[in-house]
Amino acid sequence: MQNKLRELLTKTIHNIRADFVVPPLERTRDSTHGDFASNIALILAKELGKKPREVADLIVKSLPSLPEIEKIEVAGPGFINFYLAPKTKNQTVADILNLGEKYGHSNIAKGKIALVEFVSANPTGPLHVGHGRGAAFGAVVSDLLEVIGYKVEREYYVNDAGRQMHILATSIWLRYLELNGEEIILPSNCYRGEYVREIANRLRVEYGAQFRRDVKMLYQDLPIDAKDGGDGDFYIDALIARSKDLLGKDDYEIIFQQGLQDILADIREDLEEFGVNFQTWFLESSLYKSGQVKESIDKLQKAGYVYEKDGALWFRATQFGDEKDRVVMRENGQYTYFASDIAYHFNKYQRGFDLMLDVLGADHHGYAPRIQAFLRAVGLDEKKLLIPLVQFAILYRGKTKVQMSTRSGEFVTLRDLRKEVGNDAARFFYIMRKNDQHLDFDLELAVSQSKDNPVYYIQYAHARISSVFRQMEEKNLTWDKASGLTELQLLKNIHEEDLLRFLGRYAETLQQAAVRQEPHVLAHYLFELANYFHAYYNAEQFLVDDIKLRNARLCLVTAVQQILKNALYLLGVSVPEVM
RNA sequence: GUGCCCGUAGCUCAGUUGGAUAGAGCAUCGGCCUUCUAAGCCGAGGGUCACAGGUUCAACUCCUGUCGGGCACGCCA
Repeated sequence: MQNKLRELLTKTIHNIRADFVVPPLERTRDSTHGDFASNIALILAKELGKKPREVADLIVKSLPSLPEIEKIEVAGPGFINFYLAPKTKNQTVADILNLGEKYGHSNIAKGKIALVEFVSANPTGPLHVGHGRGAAFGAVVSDLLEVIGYKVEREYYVNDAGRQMHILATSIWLRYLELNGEEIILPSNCYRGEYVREIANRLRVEYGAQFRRDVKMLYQDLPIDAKDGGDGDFYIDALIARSKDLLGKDDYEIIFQQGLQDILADIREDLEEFGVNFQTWFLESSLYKSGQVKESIDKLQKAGYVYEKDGALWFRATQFGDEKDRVVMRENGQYTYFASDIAYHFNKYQRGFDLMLDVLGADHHGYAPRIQAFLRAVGLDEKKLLIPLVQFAILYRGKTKVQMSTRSGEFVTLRDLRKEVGNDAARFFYIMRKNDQHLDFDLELAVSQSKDNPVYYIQYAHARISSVFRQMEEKNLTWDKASGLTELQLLKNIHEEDLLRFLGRYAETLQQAAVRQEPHVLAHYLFELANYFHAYYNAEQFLVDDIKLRNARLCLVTAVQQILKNALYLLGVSVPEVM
């Protein structure tokens, strides 16, 4: 409709002034201003040398009449307001009932493919509440992209090739030695969560004493650890090297893989329970095995964007907008994390996606310019890659902040959060705020069963509608959908008008949420829809004796229920029939 | 110090990419259950949109500066 009106205006305007681009019409904020408004008269007034209202009058006079439009008015400083005919609004209800769960879907990205990479937490421990937000956001955005026609691949990038994984493997081994009765000293930079001990224990059960070594050898001639005034990084690296030495390649690999696989399995299960699923688990190590990292850096080097300094290889990122050049290969001959990221993005582009999303935690924001610099250097279309940042969630219990410290391993895990507030509240709260906005996550509110809690408020609207139909059957009343749809003109009280108008905005809201990757607008829409419904519910009876009116009202209410169901489903929130 | 994000009601946040009188929820105060679920509804009060300039028919929105808050700035991942 919006586009139809825009075309109409364009045609009319071109008689006055050719090649004028009519800006899209906007939805009015206030229903007394009609349904759509155009500001063209205000823009054209100056160059035509007339008052805006005069221009508006002129345009309105030469507009042809449309059956969908009831009236057109000039208002305010010179807005042209369009009022939709009741029939047009009623059609929305029919469309919703006919299309059901497909209502609001569009094909603006039909035939295109998208890649959404999200979570991608290092497999060195269980997911925590920060990862949860990325998970919820990525999952909803993926589904939204499908709604506008994309075929979506959801991908988890597994950082299994970095130093952190070796720290984990060494941490596991130390715990393993401890379980075997050895005296060990935990380095300051190791992983010390309970899960490390559990993995160690599994190794002990399965392999017995196979990985026992002389502890004296382990600590011989090591540098000084941070807790004794030395360098923690230096110390842990030496300890890792020693572990590899003592264990030998094969045994070390067994421990390494046990750690990786156990933790990945845990993460995967956690996410599945959270309703978040991936098509691909992309291993960073595969980029090394296939030689893609080397190839990528070679390519950059051939293009002349890599130089040598202090024995290391540097990428000229500053030439492409980054604030400093970046090392891709260290002095010791090892590639940096950035090197495998370059390879990874080469790989993504080779797979031919029309749109790629890297959903990152906000602490990675410095990383975006680096990747963009690389894309520019090799001439890849940087518009295809979006990097939405997800800000941290701060947990509260009522007024008090829940302390989280990564250092001691006492962070709140996603699993704990889900256990405390349930999947529904967690999913909804996570996407309720714009992704680049800090999120205050109130645990007490999330479990409270009241209007304060938006999840319950929205679900309650759905349950109430289900209840109406249960009552209908108990009272031996009927609902004739088909004839109800022909009686929609009977719906004309204020609540019905509000609902009809608001339902008409669902499709465009959904589309906006998808195109701009802003799930929160859907959450806000739902809240408002539930609000309109509850008001209606309190003001009017649906199960009235007048059979025509009853049929019509039940059609409207069913349409509301369908939209609640569709949108909640997209957000990953359950839809209860009874509460 | 440099870069990015942010500053809207007492609190938590929206604000249709520059539109008409800046909106919700919570909290506060006052009403509504003999009627489809009160996990609900109706009403009232509450604002210098951090501040100061600029751009224009029009600025919470765009630009510049100041103040205040968060995050990031490794041959870590």
